[in-house]
Amino acid sequence: MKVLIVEDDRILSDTIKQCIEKKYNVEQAYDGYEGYMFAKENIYDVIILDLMMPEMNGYEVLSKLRSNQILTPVLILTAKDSLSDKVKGLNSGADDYLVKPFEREELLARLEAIIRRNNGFFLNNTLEFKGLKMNLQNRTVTIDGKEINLQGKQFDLLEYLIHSKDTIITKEQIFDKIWGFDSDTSTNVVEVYASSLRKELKKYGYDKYIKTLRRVGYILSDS
Amino acid sequence: MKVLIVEDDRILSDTIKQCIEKKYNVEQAYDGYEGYMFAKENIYDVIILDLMMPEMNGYEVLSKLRSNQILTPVLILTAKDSLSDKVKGLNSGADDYLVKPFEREELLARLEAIIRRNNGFFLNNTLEFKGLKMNLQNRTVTIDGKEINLQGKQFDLLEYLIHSKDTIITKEQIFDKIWGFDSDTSTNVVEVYASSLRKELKKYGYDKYIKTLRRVGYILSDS
DNA sequence: TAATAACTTAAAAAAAACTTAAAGCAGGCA
DNA sequence: TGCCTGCTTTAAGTTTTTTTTAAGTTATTA
Repeated sequence: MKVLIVEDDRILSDTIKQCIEKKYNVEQAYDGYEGYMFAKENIYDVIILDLMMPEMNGYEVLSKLRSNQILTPVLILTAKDSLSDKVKGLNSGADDYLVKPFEREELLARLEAIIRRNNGFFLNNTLEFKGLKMNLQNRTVTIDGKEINLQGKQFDLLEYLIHSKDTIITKEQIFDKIWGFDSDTSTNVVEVYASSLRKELKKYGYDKYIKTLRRVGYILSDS
Repeated sequence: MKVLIVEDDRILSDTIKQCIEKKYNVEQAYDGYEGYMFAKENIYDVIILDLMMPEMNGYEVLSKLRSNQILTPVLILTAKDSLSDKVKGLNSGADDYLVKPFEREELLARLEAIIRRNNGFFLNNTLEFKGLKMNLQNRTVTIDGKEINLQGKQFDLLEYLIHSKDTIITKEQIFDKIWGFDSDTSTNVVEVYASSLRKELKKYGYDKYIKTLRRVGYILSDS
C-alpha cells in the first residue's frame, strides 16, 4: 500500500509519516506542484492532501488530477473546518476530510475506511445493478450490453441511487450530493430528474426499481 | 521528439530534463517497473535509462523491452564506468552509454547521434487507424496512400487520439500532453484544433470517428 | 374530499462545445 | 533589419445540449 503525503509543512508531513509508516509505504511531496507531478503517476493507493500550500493549492491539485482521470482516493487535510471548505473539497472529488489537529487513531481509521471503500468501487470504476452497468470513467450506461443514453444529471442521480441501493436516500441528500448544498436551485429539480430518469429507464423496464417513499425520499431496490 | 527518462534520483532526473527540454518533449519515470510500463505503452524516440534502480534495474528493463520487440533506442546512464558494466549494457541491447557525472553537451550530442543513427531503422514510428497512416518520423499523414496535410498541433492531436484509440481522453489530458500542463493558453485551443482537425479529416470521411463526450472529452473509435 | 406531496411537461435560461476570422508570433529569407 | 509565411492563439459569435423554472396534473393520505 503506497501513500503520498502532499504537505508543505515538513514537520507535520514527517509526523504524519511516522504515524502511518508502520502500515504503509510513504512518499512525501512538499508543494502542490510536486504533489501533482507525483500523483499523476497514478501509483498510490491514497493521497493525503493539504489544502493550504504555495504554488498550487490542494483544490487545484485535486481538480487537475480528476480532470486527468486520475481517480486515486484523496484524504483532504486542513486547518480550516468551515463547512464551505468541506463542501468545496468534496465537490472537487475528495473522498474524505480531516481537520487539523487530529489524532493518530483517527487518521489511521480514515485511511483504512477510504481504502476499504474504494476497493472495488473506484478501482474498477463501474457500478452494476441487475444487468445495468454504469461506466463512471466514460459516463456510459448499458443494459444487457445495449447502450442507453443518460445526460449529465440523470447519470449522476442513477449513480447515487445504485451506489446506495437498498438504502433510503432523502431528496435533500440527493440535492446536496448532486447540486451541492449551497446551490440555490429549487429542490423540485430532484423530482424533475427522478421523473426523466424513470422515463428513460422505463424503455427497459427498469423504472420499477426506483421507489418513492412519500415524505421520506427514494430507494432503489430489486424487490 | 519524445524522450523518456527512467531515473530514480528525482533531482538528477529533473536536471536532465532541464538540459534537454528545449529540444525534446520529455517524460519521466522514477523506477524500473514504471519505466518499463511507460516505454511499453508509449512511443519515444529515445529512452534515457539509469542502471541502478529499485524494483527492476536498468538491465532488466532493457532486456524485457527488447524481448518484447520494443526497439526504441536506449541511452544507458550509470555511475559505474567499469568496462564489464558497459559490456553488459551493450549486450542487452543498449545503443549508447553515458557515465555520471556528465556534461550537458555530451548528453545532447549522444542523444542526437542516437536519433540520427536510428533514423530509418526505427520501425516503431508509424501509427495507423483504418487506412490512415501517420509517419511520426517525418510527420506526414496518408489516407489510402493519398497524402493529406496536417499542421503541427493538428498532427499532435491526431497522434494522441490514434495512440489512445478506443479510450476516452479528456480535454485536460490533451491540453497537458500537447501544450504542457503549465501552459497559460486557454483550453479552448483544444476545441479549436479538434474543430480544424475534423474539418480536414471530413474531406476523407474520417471526421466521424472522433466523437465528443460532453462533459468528459473525446474518443477516437471506429464504431 | 381537501390538502399535501410528488410527478410531468415544455418553455426559458444557461452552459458547453463548435466555428470562424483576425491578431500574434517566430523562423526563414532577401 | 524588415518583410513574408505559416502556424498558433485569442476572442467573439453560433449552435447544440443540458439544466432550471414554473405551472398544471396526478396520486396519496388524513
